[in-house]
Amino acid sequence: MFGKNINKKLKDNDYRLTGQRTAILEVMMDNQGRHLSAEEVLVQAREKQPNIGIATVYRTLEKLAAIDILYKSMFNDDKYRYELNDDHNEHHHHHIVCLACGKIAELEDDLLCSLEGQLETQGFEVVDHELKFFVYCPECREKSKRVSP
Amino acid sequence: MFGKNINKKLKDNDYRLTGQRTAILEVMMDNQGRHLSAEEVLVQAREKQPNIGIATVYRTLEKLAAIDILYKSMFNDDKYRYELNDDHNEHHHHHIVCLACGKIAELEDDLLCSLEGQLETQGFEVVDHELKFFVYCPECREKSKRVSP
DNA sequence: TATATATTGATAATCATTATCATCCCCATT
DNA sequence: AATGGGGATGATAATGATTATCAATATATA
Ligand SMILES: [Zn+2]
Ligand SMILES: [Zn+2]
Ligand SMILES: [Zn+2]
Ligand SMILES: [Zn+2]
Repeated sequence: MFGKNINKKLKDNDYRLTGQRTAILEVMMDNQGRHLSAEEVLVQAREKQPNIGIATVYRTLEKLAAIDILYKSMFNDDKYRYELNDDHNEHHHHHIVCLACGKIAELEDDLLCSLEGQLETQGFEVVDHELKFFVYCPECREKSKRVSP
Repeated sequence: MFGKNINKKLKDNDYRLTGQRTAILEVMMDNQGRHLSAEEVLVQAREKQPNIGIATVYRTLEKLAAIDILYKSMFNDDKYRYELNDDHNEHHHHHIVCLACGKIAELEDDLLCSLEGQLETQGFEVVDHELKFFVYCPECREKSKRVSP
């Protein structure tokens, strides 16, 4: 119902698909490319399941992240944000965060394999990595040029 | 009093060195290589300035991070942690976080310059980046071998 | 010294997240 | 179909880190 990979993860983890959980998963699919907070998910999920509560949203997002259906991260506002995991890049999830407008872009790349290799040589088992670039995005640079020439 | 670079940053930013701020800076210097939470800084700072309050600790850590004397990050326990900025690696601060014991190691490297170059070609201005590897450290792997053979 | 300004500490407020618990829902068994 | 049990849910209280407030102090400047 949600694509082969997601269904497999749900089944492998005995995760029952209730109406509320379905609503939350639908919200996440409706928002590919965005990074939603629990509160934002709640608002949209309520359109499908009017009585859903915030506790259920938190519980469900946590669980879906634990079984790798969602990816959880935090940027500059002290709240966790969630997005669907890209099946191909599950463990290479990199973000470009604009310090001016807060916009978040994704960076699909894997320059880090060689670094992981080094760490494994040193005896570490690398499970995942996370990379963030803090930038001023082209639009914000343009704007600030106009303001202070 | 704290090393050329720190003093320069303090002076450049008109940052008055009160007894409390001195105590906090001393604590940070006493703990090179560790990543301290505000609460942990408070405990140690009280040994030098018994009446110092938690608000002052938060204010000072924030300010010192804002002027790049400290580096601020968060790992897996939802509280910010601070450490002295290494003058040589100010903007290449990478962490290796063990998912089992929580130990944090530093990774001194800069494989990321080429990626930054790519982003700048795309019109971004790269201000900083942050990289975390999530690993099982050699000690934890050893331990888990012994438990479940 | 007098006065303006910055800093501090105690404490209240905020806000995201988690815990609690009574109720509800779903499914299997009588 | 009725029953019973365990997970799931929602309302709400509790938690815990951080921030805001404000009166009291310390410091700098004139
Ligand atoms: Zn921007
Ligand atoms: Zn993302
Ligand atoms: Zn470890
Ligand atoms: Zn560090």
